[in-house]
Amino acid sequence: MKERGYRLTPQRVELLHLIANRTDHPSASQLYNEIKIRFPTMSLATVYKTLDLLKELGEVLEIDLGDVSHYDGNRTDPHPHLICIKCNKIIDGELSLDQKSLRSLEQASGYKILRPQITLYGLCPDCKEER
Amino acid sequence: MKERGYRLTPQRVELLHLIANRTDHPSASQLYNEIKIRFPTMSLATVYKTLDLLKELGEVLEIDLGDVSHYDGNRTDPHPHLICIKCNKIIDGELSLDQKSLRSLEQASGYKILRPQITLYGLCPDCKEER
DNA sequence: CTAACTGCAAAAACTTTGCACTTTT
DNA sequence: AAAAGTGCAAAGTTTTTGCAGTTAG
Repeated sequence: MKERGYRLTPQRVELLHLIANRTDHPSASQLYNEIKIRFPTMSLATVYKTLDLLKELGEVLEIDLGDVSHYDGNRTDPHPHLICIKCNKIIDGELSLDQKSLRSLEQASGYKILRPQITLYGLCPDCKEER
Repeated sequence: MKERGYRLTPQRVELLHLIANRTDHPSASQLYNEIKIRFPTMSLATVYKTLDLLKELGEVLEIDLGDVSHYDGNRTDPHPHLICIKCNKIIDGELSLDQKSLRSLEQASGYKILRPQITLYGLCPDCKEER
């Protein structure tokens, strides 16, 4: 699986375990904090370097937020994210762009669209209540 | 127009002029550099403070990219952006989400969707050629 | 054995903040 | 005159980088 010229270090295995089977969308430092518990020597720099690698390999999806990047290792196909503007909770959503419209947008703009990202900012159920 | 309790300083007028009638999507420091030419005392901190204000007033749209925020003062309604992953050029696109699907996503997730953001990463016409 | 990887610390890049001074109203 | 805004410099965050030491293959 990871034998595409890259080494299989304990740190990488640990990060893969951590990120592969979860449905939330942790940031680099969240992952670092969790790894540190069972792997105290792991450094934040290595987390970043490994995430970069996984991004290239297509094993992980980077979600651009204003300040911090979050990562999605569960579903690497493009899919929308619902983000709460109060508590920053992120969940996956089901919604797809109309392929016909995408194609005509490519024609009109001249761009080659590679990675569509849909981010839906709003209020999560909890924060919706509080208002 | 700006009289909603806020003062109309020369710096704000200048930034508004600069941002209102352009179709590109400058970053804070791009705006700062342009303003400096005709307004040498303007500081980057004031650019950020003013952009925050305009965001709240809904006069400007913030586009979250990985590293830098860019701003759109031309069209403040939600609309997609095409972003080149090589040269970072950003242009506006025409594409709308299916309202029916959005509503059912709200139902399914419990989220109240306030601001949908569609970002289409890809290659601009120029960078597409080079490959 | 050696090329690749880790971890540290320093640097980089962007944005925010505190505060004294200035300016709008 | 008073409240609001500016500009500077310092601080804060997140992410990247250089490099010596370590390790997987």
